[in-house]
Amino acid sequence: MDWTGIVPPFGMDPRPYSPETFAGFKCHSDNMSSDTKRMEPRHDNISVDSFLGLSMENMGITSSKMDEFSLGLDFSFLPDDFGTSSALDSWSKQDGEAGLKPEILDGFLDEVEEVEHIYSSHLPETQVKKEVSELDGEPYGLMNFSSESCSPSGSIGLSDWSKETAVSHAESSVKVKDEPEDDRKPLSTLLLGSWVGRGRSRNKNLLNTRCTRLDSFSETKSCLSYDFRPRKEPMDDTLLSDDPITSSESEDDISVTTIKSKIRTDRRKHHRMWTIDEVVKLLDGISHFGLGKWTDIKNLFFHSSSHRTPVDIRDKWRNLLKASCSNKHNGDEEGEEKRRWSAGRTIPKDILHRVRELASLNSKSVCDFRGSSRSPSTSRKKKKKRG
DNA sequence: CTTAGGG
DNA sequence: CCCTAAG
Repeated sequence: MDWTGIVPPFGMDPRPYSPETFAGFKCHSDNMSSDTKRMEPRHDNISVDSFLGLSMENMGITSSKMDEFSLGLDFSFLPDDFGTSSALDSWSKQDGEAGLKPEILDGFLDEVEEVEHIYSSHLPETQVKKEVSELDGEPYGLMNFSSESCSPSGSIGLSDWSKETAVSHAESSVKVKDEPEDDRKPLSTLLLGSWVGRGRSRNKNLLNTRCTRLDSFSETKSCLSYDFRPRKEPMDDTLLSDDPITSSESEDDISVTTIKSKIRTDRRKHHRMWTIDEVVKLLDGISHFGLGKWTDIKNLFFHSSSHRTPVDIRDKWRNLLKASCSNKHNGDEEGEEKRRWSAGRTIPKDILHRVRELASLNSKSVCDFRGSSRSPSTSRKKKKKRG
């Protein structure tokens, strides 16, 4: 059968959701042996809105938008032997001049990793079946994709599908790896291979260039956006020569990072712990250029470390400031500060002293981040001294 | 593009 | 770290 035909399952279909056409599959319940269960893709009149129980028109989405919308599709649910490559091909062609192929591929590979994880969770079929039926609050019936019938036991709306309890159950029982809460989806849906899109609300920036009107939608439902954030850094960022001083942190970590960054290059940057050397360089930079000259500091003091953008440096300074402040308030015994600062990574006192020194030197109001008072007048901060 | 600020 | 609003 042609599995590629099921994607993208978008189209405008005002018809109400019906159990027989769940997610574009038509379930044949008549005279089928249990091993030849069929899910015929019906890509003629699939409606996402009806599937989601939402009305696209209510969100101001016209049918002309639906083409662009196809970017939000996710093929990851298809196992390898289900023709994903061809699906990807056609998809890339669709994309045309958008120049998104590398990102798409990255995201795709990323997804494959997750799918493999799911498929490798050797749950007995019976157990899966049980979990599926339980979490969907439906006795087999509609969701039974591996045996006798698809008897419609009543229509099921989206609200039934996305119940917190059910989904959290799914997460705990099947370990959908690394899924933020936005990605909650019924296990049954996942296994059935019908879920479209896996979005993180924070990574909507690429999508919203094309379908900005979906923004609020993807923000709340996140079923249709996708994690196609273009890569901002070269893929071999971690392969580039690291700062000889900075990289004193861990050489064994580099190799792991290298491998991981090849697989999942999008997503967040690999979290790199700030070393004392880096902090010292940061402080040197601030004392050299002054506060706010993050780009200069980066160019002069962090030139060799390809990571550590000016924003990173600024963020680190912000954290240092906070640390120095809370540390001062604590200022009793040194045994006390250890429990607060996570696991042996306590910032040396002299560094904190330098932080405070620099902060006061640049007439930055030290320690004024939202403390006890939340009143806006009190928390007015940052009177810059230099430009 | 840089900074600042919030998440 | 990420994202976005302002210059």
